[in-house]
Amino acid sequence: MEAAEKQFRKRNAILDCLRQTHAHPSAEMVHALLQPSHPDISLATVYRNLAWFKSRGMIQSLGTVNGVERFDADTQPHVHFVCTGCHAVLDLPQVEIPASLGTSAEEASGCRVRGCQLTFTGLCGSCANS
Amino acid sequence: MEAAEKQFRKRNAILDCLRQTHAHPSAEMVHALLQPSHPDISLATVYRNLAWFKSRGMIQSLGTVNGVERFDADTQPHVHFVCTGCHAVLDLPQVEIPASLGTSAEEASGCRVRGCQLTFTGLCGSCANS
DNA sequence: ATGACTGCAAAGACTTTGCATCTTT
DNA sequence: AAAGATGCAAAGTCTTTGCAGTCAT
Repeated sequence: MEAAEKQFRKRNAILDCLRQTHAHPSAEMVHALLQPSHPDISLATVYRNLAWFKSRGMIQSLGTVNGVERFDADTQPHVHFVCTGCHAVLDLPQVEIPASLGTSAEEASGCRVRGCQLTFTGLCGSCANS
Repeated sequence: MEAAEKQFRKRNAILDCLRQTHAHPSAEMVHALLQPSHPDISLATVYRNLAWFKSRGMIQSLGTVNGVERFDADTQPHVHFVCTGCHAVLDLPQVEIPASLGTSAEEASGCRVRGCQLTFTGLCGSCANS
């Protein structure tokens, strides 16, 4: 194995994991997802690397769902749905955020707008049927 | 003092406090705001009553800012701006959420949409200048 | 008496951090 | 030798909860 690759093996595994899932996982969920392939990654390393990626803008945080921070490898602005029953987080790529909202927000607030989050809450299909 | 009033004096003070501020305070901020008028309210009571109001839909949570949950007495859907510098939360009443977004979200997801949060992030006026 | 609200302190949950170790340069 | 990544365990922060005391019905 190449040296540079080995050095960042765990870090890369964490980013790959986040990129390959659509679950918008928490640190603990990432840790669990990595368990089969990388059983020797500690939870502290997951937390540290998620913070590392986030500080570099490589991933983003959706904020906390049920008290737990959730992450997303997709840093483009897009819309989320959070199920209040099972706390699943879904992307809603079909819903578009009007660009006018951002500019109107900037004018209205006099603030420098950098980001935007549109989140719908409710019950997902399976939670609604139970 | 009337009996019924006395029984709910602290609970009412907490709701009044939330209604009278625009700061979208956390539990601790509510506690601090009440200090002058009600120095004998404990932080546990603030937490308990905020949860009580929230469970009855009398107030809403904006989610966590910098790891701390923030509350709002205005339960109508409206737009927020969160300053990433000082963690202030502002209302942006001038920005309207297109009603079409909600219906389009419901169609897109197949989920029962109950709520919606639109939050802009960035730097507020004073943080941008320092 | 019974039920409701509260303060206090303890417990709980999630996240961060200090330190020793190992690896790479 | 210096810098960086990691595991482990301890510490930290925010929030919830058990219990005893008080008040109203």
